[in-house]
Amino acid sequence: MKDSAKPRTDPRIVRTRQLLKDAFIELLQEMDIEKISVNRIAERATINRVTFYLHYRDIPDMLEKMADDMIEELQAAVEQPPPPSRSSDDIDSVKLVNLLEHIAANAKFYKVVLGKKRTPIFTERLLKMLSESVALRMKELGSDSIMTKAGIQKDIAIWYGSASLIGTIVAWIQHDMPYTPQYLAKQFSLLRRHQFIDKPL
Amino acid sequence: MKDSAKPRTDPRIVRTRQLLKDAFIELLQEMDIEKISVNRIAERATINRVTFYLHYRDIPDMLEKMADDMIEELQAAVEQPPPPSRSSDDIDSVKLVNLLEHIAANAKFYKVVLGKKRTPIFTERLLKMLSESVALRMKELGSDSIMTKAGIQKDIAIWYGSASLIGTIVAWIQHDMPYTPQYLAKQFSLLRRHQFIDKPL
DNA sequence: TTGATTATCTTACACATTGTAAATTAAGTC
DNA sequence: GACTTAATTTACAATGTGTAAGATAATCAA
Repeated sequence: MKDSAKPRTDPRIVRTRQLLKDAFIELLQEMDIEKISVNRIAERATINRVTFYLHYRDIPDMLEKMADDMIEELQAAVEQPPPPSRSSDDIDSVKLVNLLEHIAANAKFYKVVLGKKRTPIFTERLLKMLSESVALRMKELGSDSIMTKAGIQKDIAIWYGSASLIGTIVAWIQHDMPYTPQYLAKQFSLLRRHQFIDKPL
Repeated sequence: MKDSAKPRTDPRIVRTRQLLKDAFIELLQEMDIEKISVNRIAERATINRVTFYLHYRDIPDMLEKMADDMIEELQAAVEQPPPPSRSSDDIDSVKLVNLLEHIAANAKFYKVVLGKKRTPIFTERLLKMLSESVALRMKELGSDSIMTKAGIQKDIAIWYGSASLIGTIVAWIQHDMPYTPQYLAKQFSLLRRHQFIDKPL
């Protein structure tokens, strides 16, 4: 969006930012975020510490920008056209499969920003994105009448639906993605149809 | 557990720790956790900064201890006997109602540690607790055979169930608890029975 | 290619934060 | 009232933060 707006950026800028981001992800694999300083990031990125401040106000600001980028990439991945081969199987969950496949393809990144739970901003943003998808889909399907008939509050249904999505995805990442994106998506639709966890508490 | 093991603690210790915890929660209401220093905590608690280090290694250590306390209190709250009055309504979700009522009764605390998403350790711990409950309940109900018949992976079902629980609870907290604990618990059981959010993506 | 532009580097500084140490004061225990 | 232990005071070295000014180097535009 903002990047596609032509003002071709100086290659030094993209290089520096990439080095900083890569360094940050590396450090996040090695230590808790509390231990990561601008000093360390710059050192690992082999750029001068002062240069960091030419790009980001501080570390939280850097995280925010990285989360923005993540959402942008996720949105793009989700809208990917389905592979015409196995489109017959479950053509409906294509977007979910796209999402999961993109995560799997960038596992190193998502394992630290979503899997390790010390950078809540990324989970926060993804949850927001999923909530909007869930709300939109509910509107499209016109679930409203059915829900009111059953006495279900719409906003609670959205909380519930998006929470189960993000929570399951995060758990999947934390366990090193032991299932294929297709299989996990299939499980989602099965879980939505049946109910096996009555009265969890 | 560890406290009930008799070694009556010096009142100065409990006083100091309480002051520190209260100060921390206060500060967390006012600013992001990145801005909270040992300095500030001690100042707000009106104790000397050095004293902080007599009780906690650092701020993350303090958070861990506070999370331990939280889980302990939640466990105790969940096991509360049901009020004999309305026990007929839905006697099964008593524990969930107990949990939600305890959260509502300590809203100020839970609003910052679960509602504001900058202290993931608390959410982490609660999720762990809920996962164990969900897994236990699944075992008790013997859902295994039904699930395998439907082709549902057990661990994924646990992820899904606990995620929907914690996510909904957190969203409820973030929106200032607009529903009573009883109502929200009822909604949970309704949502588990019906399915309105087909193909969210 | 040259000149102008702009990103990065270098060095420096003031300030806050951290974690620890040693000696002193104050509160709680028996 | 004597003993024990928690909290305070003062101090210090180390690290991190954010900013400034000038020098260097890479990119761009002609």
